[in-house]
Amino acid sequence: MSRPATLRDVAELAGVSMKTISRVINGSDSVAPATELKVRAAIEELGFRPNPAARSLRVGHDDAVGLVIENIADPFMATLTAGIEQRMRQAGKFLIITTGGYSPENERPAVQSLAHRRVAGMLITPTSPSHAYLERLVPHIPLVFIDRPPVQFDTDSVLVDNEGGARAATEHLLAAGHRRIAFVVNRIGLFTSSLRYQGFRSAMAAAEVPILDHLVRTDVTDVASAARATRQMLAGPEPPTAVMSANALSSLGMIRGLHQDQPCVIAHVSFDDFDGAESLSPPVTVVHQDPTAMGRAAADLLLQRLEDPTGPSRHVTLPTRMIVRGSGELPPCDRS
Amino acid sequence: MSRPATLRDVAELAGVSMKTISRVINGSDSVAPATELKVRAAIEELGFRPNPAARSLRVGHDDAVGLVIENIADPFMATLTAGIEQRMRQAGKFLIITTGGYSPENERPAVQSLAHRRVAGMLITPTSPSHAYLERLVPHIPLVFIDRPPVQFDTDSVLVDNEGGARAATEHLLAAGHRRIAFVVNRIGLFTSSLRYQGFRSAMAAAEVPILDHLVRTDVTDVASAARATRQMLAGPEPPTAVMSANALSSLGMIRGLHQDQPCVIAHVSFDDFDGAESLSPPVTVVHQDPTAMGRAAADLLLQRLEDPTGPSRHVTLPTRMIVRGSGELPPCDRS
DNA sequence: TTGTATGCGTTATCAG
DNA sequence: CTGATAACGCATACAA
Repeated sequence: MSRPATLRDVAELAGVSMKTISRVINGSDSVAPATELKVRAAIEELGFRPNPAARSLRVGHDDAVGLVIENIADPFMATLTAGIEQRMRQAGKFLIITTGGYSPENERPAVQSLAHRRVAGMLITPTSPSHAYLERLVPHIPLVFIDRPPVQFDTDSVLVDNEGGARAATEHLLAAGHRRIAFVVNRIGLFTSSLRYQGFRSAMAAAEVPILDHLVRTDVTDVASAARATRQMLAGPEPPTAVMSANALSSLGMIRGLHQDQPCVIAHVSFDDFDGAESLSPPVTVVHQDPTAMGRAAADLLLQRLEDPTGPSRHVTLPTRMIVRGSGELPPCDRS
Repeated sequence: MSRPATLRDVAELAGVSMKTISRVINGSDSVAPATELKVRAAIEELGFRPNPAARSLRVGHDDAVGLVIENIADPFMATLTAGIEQRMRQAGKFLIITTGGYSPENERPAVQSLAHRRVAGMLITPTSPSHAYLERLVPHIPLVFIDRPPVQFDTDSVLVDNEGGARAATEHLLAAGHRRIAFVVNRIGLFTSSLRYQGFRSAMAAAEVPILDHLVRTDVTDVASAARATRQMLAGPEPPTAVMSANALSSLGMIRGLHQDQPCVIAHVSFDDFDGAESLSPPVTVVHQDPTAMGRAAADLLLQRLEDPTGPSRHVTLPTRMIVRGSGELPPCDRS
């Protein structure tokens, strides 16, 4: 195995010109059946595969597609990615996965690297709702926003009903008789987080139950800090009788905090299902989204967009679903 | 924003030749300070960045590095990936993440796509210990094996002490008085799984405790089937008094199975820590590996290898650590 | 239906 | 220290 075979090698072996090989590969023009057979045999024999760099340089774009997610270690993102990958694999597309690490400073180079590599399209969960550099990309490369609204952009998008799901969860806790309900979220600046908070607020408002400032914690960044925030609220004045957390990571922290030395179990609901939720005691009632389905939907949007670059942008909103397991149905417990 | 700036544009603006620009960018040859200043200004003004495709075509390799993991939805793999990414980001390398989906049929095209893209190096967790196509790669591109031994390959590798960890866990259960210990694993064919099984067997043999065939389940593929297998063993004859699972996914299933309608809690230990393990009741005793550290170690090996392609291959083995939380210290419970 | 010639943007050779 | 020019492998006008 010396040098990888090139188009020229195949052409020589098959006794035709490079152009003919190119035709067979790309299936654009018509080729005589006999010629095609010869060419295919030569390709097979040499194990030829087109050099992506050369092709990319020539045509100005790569056939790979890029994905920019915030954090691959987040189970939600990881499952989303698996859904995308599954579809892209089926479609024969090479998927380049990159992460933006929750910050524009990291996201921007990631996106630009992909853009620079002239990927055919990108799937992205933008950190911030407004970015000039993203906007510049829009006319040049198909973008699909995942889990973020294309606020000032005209791109395809896949969202879930964050507000509705959070409202349903809050109503669920209210129906169980709770009034001091805490809300824990890992970054209120995120679109999903703020919509979930909005759902929480609208349910509380509709029930005419006041939201207590000290029971809203928007400053948690990881499992440990969510646990700390939860413990602080429980140990402080006017502790909550129920807690709702707005994403899986916060939920794990919240639960860890709740499980430590409480006189009685505090009701709780998690936005986002997670592995192990049904094995905890009590099993955790959750607002379930289907990240795999989101990934598939996003991939489909991009694949169709690559087929037809024109046409109006399309927006998919997937529903959420409450899974009642026990933790959300507990009555308020009097800690005094 | 029309066309991205090219070397030629920069050269014209700076009033020098293309080659000089190239020199400045790559810092290889020496350039007069005054010239360099002019060039840098021009690069800045035009927002020029070298076209990776053109560079790759010319020099024959891409400066990106590739990662092939089995399943991005597996938390262990996801965390490993995060560790790698962190280091690669620091080193200014573009990381292309791909998955092999636990099967050579998927892994092979993934690896070959990366190879075809002439990545500078690859980090890989090969599915099968022997693959001719991987072997062919070795002389051409630096490979780092992660979590798999480079059996017939001369490549760098990062492993954890799977056998030692499993042995320690088994000894832990034996010390608590268990003799009917079950072993649940999600694919015994995997290197890590078989080494963990080996550790289990050697501890049992050393204690002269027989391994019961019906208490070894090597056929589980996901959380649901692990739960099913666990329930079957508990419901069958000679049920286990303790269960050990060989990876996080199996553990979640095992725990789900154990938590359903048992007269008393069955002792269990999980190889691999997982989010929520300490919030379960009882909290789960685990054999902890540090996937982030593994990722960092692997990335470092590759980065150093890229600096110095020659030199003997290096092998890093990271220790495991038992985290005692409760589930592994339970005594045998008599179910009769 | 097939072939020839040119250029994509970069780096390397070699000369100045 | 700097520049002209060829070449990487492929696709595409254009020609036959």
